[in-house]
Amino acid sequence: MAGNIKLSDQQYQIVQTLWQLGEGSAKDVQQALDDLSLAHTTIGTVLSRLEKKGVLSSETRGRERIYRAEIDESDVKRSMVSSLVSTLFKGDSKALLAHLVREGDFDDGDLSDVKALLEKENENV
Amino acid sequence: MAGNIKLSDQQYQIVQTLWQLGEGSAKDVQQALDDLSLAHTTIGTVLSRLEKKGVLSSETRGRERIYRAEIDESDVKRSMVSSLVSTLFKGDSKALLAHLVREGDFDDGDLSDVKALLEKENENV
DNA sequence: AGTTAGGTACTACAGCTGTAGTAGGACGTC
DNA sequence: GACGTCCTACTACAGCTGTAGTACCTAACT
Repeated sequence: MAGNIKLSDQQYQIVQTLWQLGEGSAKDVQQALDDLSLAHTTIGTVLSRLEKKGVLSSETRGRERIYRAEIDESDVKRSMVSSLVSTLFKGDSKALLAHLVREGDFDDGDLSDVKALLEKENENV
Repeated sequence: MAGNIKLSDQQYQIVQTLWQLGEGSAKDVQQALDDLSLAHTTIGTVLSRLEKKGVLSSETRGRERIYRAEIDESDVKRSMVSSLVSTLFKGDSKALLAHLVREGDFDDGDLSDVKALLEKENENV
């Protein structure tokens, strides 16, 4: 389970890269994130910290250290969303949804999509 | 305005208390949050840090320092939600919504409410 | 005016994050 | 086997957060 995973933006991007790549070295991650233009040693530091926390595991292969995420993307999303909902909306997801709608985050087309999505989900349940 | 306001859980709870109270001293906030059982000096420290960052303002009244939020609750919510959406869902709010639905955060009743909400919003737009 | 009670500012410290330099180890090449 | 190259581990440091103690100040009471 891993209960309450919470990653900073930076950390999330790095782990996300590993989800996308499946696995990778510090260099791989750095290249995938080259728009952030971080020193590769920085990436290395972050990776090893994340491993120490159990978020990643690693394996030495040749002279490289290959990292792999030990947590599931959807678990992390779930726990981060739910933490935000609980802080900002007293745990009421509907309030978050209402917020999104109120803030105009959806245009008309989106609204239809969303309704369709809801209807489909409704049937499944 | 104030671009990217981002508060930690702790900080949010404290600022939220001020939103609820309108204004208040460290003591007032501590009492409102007594389930957290923090030393009142801790609250004081956090309040003064938040003031230094411009999140709060204060005024000395008698021997008390009365704090007041300088930022709007909805601004903070908007910016925190949008930051989460951009980190976790590449800025696509619909993806967040889909996530909520998929995670079963809504029950049948909720879904109807939500649909009603969407329909109402749809008319307004 | 002196004493007390309540309140704040200052200081402190540990842990986390962002960021990166440096040194040392492994690998391949000549 | 020596040399250069590439990569990581270790070290470092600053800024932020959580947490709280201590010392000081101010207002009130007698």
